[in-house]
Amino acid sequence: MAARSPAEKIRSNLPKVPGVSRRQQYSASTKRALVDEASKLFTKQGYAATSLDAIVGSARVTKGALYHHFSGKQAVFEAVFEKIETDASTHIRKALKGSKDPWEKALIGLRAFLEIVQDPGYQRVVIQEGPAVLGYERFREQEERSSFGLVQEMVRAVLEASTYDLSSEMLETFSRIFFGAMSAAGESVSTAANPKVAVAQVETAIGFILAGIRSLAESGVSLPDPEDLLAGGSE
Amino acid sequence: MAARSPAEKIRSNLPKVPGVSRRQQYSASTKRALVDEASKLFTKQGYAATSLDAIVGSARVTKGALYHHFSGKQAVFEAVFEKIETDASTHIRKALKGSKDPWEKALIGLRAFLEIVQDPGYQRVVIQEGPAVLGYERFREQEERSSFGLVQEMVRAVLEASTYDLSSEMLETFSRIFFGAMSAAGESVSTAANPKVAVAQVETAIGFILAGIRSLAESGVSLPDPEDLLAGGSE
DNA sequence: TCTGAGTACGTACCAACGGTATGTGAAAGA
DNA sequence: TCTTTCACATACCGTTGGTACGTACTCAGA
Repeated sequence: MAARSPAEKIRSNLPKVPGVSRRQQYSASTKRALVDEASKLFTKQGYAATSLDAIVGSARVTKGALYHHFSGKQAVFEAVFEKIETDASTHIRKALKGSKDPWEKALIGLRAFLEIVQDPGYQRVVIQEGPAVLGYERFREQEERSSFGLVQEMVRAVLEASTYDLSSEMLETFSRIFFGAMSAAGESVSTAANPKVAVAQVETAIGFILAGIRSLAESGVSLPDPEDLLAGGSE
Repeated sequence: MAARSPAEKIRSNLPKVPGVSRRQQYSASTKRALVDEASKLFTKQGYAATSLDAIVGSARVTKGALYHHFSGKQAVFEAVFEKIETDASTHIRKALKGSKDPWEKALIGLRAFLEIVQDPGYQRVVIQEGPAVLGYERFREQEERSSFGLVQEMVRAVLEASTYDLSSEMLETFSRIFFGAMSAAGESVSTAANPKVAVAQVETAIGFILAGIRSLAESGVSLPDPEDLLAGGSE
């Protein structure tokens, strides 16, 4: 059989969009093909071990095409990263749809996130290599726009439901901490021999921590002011 | 003045150790010089942007020397990583010395960790690039032996003080989650405009979370069994 | 003191890779 | 139809990690 290039496969089921020339469609299809193939390779072998030749080879194009669409290797990685992150956040958003209670939302969000984190692409590209390849700055920017943004929403909802209204900095701090906890939890799940069991354990642990906060809130314990720590001693 | 190579500087204040030949001492000094210079360069520019030529140039030796001591670039990075991690864990261990109460220990450990995480070398080499360069496997192995091991001890102490005795898997899960939380907290501190304030906020937040757990423990709430989650439905 | 071996480097070189400069043919506008 | 433009292909370069090999110095043993 005649080998069809990845770009051709994409073209074969392109919808007809009025106002978009065939040329533009073709161009977009090769770009998508490049991102797709790069995504596979990055996931399987990692960034450093994946050469541009390997990427363009898989996509059945040449470096000329790649450098026409991207400014370099890192830009390709960034495109892959963005796609994976976008897919992840839409998955979580979809799961969240419908639930209204903040505590329930938190738990559902956690579950959805634990599913995401089992995806090898997410593990490799986002968690493992994202910070190193993109640099901390860009990595955080990207996260802000997707998964971390979601966590922040959830944390705000939970804490406000507990009648705590905190400064934007404390909200940020709490969100970062919870995000870190969830990432580690996800990591724990993703490397577990039995993911099912690991998910149950993680839900138990985080549920327990949330219950602790809830208990404090309901018994009227107030959140201390960080300023006090700066002024006086500890305790 | 005659430029002294980094290795010579190290040699100049070497203690006399009986049973160790001068040749061995010299060899060790160039190895240390290589690790030191590599550490600086990796911290400043990152792994990928640091060439072997730059490293051996800074250390005033050639690639022959480097490849005599290390199997390759990654091995050099690993040596740097190990040194930074070891320094960090000894710092924390020293801070922990003396305190006995598990809750107090946890807070002191947190504080020590928040200091560590402000070191640019720790940020760059351990947090940012460690997972990508070493790979997840080796990265976790190394962590296990240093910082994560400490966290695990602390979590065990706290939870056992709360009369919870949990399975080793649940302990692992809790430890991972707390470690993630602390890492994120550290990240939050390390990138903050005002680290002093950030430290206070982080301590407030984590203190609050710990207080929640403590409250549950003291009011006799038991930790649910993860098995229940697996058998039945949720909630 | 001499000698041989082993070790700690230095030197010369290579293949692979990311990146660039330039060429080319087909589609789109005139 | 002519021309321009754009989406690629081709050819090439500098740098880099890694290797093969050469060399001088140290040190144990005779």
